[in-house]
Amino acid sequence: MSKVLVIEDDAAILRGLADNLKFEGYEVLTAVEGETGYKLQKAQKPDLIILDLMLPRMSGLELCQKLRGEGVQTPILMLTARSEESDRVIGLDLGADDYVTKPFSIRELMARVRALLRRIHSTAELPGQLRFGDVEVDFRRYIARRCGKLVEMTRKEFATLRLLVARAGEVVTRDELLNEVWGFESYPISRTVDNHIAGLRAKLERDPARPVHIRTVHGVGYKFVQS
Amino acid sequence: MSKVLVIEDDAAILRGLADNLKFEGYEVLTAVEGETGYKLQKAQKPDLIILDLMLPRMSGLELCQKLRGEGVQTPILMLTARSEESDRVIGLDLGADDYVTKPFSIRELMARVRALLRRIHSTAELPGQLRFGDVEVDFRRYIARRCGKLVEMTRKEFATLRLLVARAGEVVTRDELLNEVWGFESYPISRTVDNHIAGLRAKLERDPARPVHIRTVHGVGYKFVQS
DNA sequence: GCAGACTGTACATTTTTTGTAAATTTGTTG
DNA sequence: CAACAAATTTACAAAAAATGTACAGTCTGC
Repeated sequence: MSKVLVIEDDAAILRGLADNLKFEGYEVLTAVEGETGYKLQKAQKPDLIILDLMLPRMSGLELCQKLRGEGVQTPILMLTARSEESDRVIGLDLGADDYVTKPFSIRELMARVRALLRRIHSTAELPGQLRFGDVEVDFRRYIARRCGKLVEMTRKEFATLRLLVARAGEVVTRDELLNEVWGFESYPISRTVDNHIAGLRAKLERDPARPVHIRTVHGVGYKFVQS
Repeated sequence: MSKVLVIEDDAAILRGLADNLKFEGYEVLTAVEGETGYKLQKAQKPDLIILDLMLPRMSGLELCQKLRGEGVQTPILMLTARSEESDRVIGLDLGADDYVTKPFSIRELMARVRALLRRIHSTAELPGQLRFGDVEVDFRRYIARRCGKLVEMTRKEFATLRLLVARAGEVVTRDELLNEVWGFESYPISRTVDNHIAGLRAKLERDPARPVHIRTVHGVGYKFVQS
């Protein structure tokens, strides 16, 4: 699940943001002033930064510029007060990717957060398509074919396969699968992962009992091999 | 290298855009008002037009309509101010290919410019018209027919269908639909998207309960398939 | 105030996900 | 190489989640 860093000096707002973000399932890091925020960014590499324009000491403006100057590409969502400066200067010069003016509606903010995160996830995409054996998978269309024939796959199955494929050749542990596919919040206790693996094999392997591509590594986890 | 025409009355923004575009290697033409822009388009046939929605005398909207009315296919990227956000749908309806709200981040804008140029270079334009099953839709005229008979469709329904069609084959999530069709400001919490999908199916699908073109991808979103 | 469009809600229905237990496979050790 | 323990697979039922849909309330433009 994505990691979000919030840098905001107003405790009430910070708290509200953090709560809401956690509720939506994000991992949240917080800082009340620029310096700490800067260090957190360095240390934790969040996927998104929410940054107040007005901060004590180092302003959000400076921080943003500093980060961009260092080549940090992490999307930044700026919080600005309406009176705070001509909007367009902010947007154009700073390198923020989006901004919201206070007071903001939390729903709007969350929508923008999702949109920004979606943008990075979709651009830094692994190949949307994949072939192995007599199988073709298209992750963007959510379609899989086996010997040209359509195979229905579920959301979790796609997500599982995607992770395995992203790390093709490497072993992925059940724990890693649980973290990535299921997220931290819900944590199925049982052999759920195994079940989904079984599902995948049943749908994609020529002989599910003797899998070629989705391999078991006994005592460790699973591994995808393309050929 | 591609030629880009920028039509924007604010000198600071125009300058910033031009600099950035040149830096990225585009040939840049500029105009501060619609009439000049119109002439430049005629004379120079740029590959892309970046157009401010609010212009003195002839608005960007008018210019856009005028160009499209004359059959000009050049992709248009519309710049809109935040407060005009409700116009976004209008802008797209009138034939703009994409839009960015001010203040925008230069990086985002550049990304969209590249995307638009890539789109023309790779595939043909989105047709203003579309046929599937026994349905014909004309996005420019806001008309749909089913088995030759006129079907009334609402604004949101058109916008929804348009997004699905623009990404035919791919899955579009509810969140993306909300962002694109509804915008960030108003953000219905509920099953609004589903309802509109239901509406579309009722009007366009032969058997709405067993949709062929507007498909559900469980746990993910919706997907349009032409055949 | 009316008509049409949009949004929210409730509930039925469908699909997916999860847990369990028995069967099978794998790895290890004597 | 047999025997045993540990790990994994499989099938299936139960639970949970997502979706479809009808309808009612709300909003908007005329």
